[in-house]
Amino acid sequence: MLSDDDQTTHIDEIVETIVYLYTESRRLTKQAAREIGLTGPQLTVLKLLDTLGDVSLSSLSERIRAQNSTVTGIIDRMEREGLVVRERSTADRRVVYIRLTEKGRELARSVPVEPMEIFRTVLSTLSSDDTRDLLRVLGKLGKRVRALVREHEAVSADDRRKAAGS
Amino acid sequence: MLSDDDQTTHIDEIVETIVYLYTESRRLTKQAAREIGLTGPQLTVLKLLDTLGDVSLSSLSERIRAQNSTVTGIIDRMEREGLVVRERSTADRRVVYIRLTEKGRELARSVPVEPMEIFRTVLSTLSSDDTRDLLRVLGKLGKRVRALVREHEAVSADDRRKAAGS
DNA sequence: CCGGAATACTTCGTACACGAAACTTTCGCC
DNA sequence: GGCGAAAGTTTCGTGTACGAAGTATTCCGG
Repeated sequence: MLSDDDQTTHIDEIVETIVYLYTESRRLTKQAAREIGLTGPQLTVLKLLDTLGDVSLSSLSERIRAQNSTVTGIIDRMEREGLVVRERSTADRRVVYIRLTEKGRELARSVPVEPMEIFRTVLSTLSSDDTRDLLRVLGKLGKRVRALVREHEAVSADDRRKAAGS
Repeated sequence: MLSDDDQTTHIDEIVETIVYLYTESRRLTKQAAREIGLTGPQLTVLKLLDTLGDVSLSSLSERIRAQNSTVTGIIDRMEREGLVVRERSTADRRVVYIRLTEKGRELARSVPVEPMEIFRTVLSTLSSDDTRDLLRVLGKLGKRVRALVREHEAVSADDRRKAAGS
């Protein structure tokens, strides 16, 4: 049995470590991107497009967990550099597909780095047991956070409903 | 024994989940901050100052894993709002200490939210075993990433040395 | 089939976020 | 004691990052 103090210390350490892993991984992606004249997010988008093929701007946003307005800017700059083109869908003229140009594709293939590279590299050195444990516990965490968020959003929505009705 | 495919899938899931936990936690901090007219980083700084007392700008930067130039801006805006004051150290006149004003302190104490709040909340619901497993594996990851980064930085430094010498 | 809700994207304003360069002050060494 | 390197902070330029408001298009209930 762990004491409350131990538990608190452990939580701090876990948060510390996850923040470290995340920020460090992003920093190194950025550094790799720099070497070919790109920014971190731009490299991420480039790699995604090479992997997924043409995708709409919204699904791109969803994939990299950013708002549409953010991605609009990123694509603007990549289009300016001739790495991608925008192509309006004929089926639904609200939708914009992002397509790699030849230049963009070549650049994408010339870089060996994956998004969150260092992170993945190190993860692959874990034993099967460690990987399984990590996945098991993180899975629980993700599930519980999602549940809490849903709950929280529901309360907020209810607040707004009440406010509107008053 | 896990197959390579399983291993790759697991790595993807782990990365996915960590990115989710991190971004979601930041999003919710931002949302909490919004309710009292602050931004996410500003709330984080406010809480840190209330906990740590006066600290120099550099140590603040280090604590929140940001560059000094970033923190300068954050403090500028908080100072403009009358939440903190800058105080130049008398011992070392290069150093600037950041101090909470009364207004800042009151605001800090009026908010129950900790940085990465949701994350901590959910972590505290884990069993001792799960916490231990998580900490154990994350600890390994952190250690290995640090080692890789050190190695990498050493190579870069060597590159620069060679370039300078040529 | 038409008018309003919903969807996809862009625009705008503000706040990070970072690296490079500038500035001030301190330190180390001869 | 003085001077060059180093440390602490700020300034500047560029690129995210987000929410709110705006525009164009599609969907849907009557």
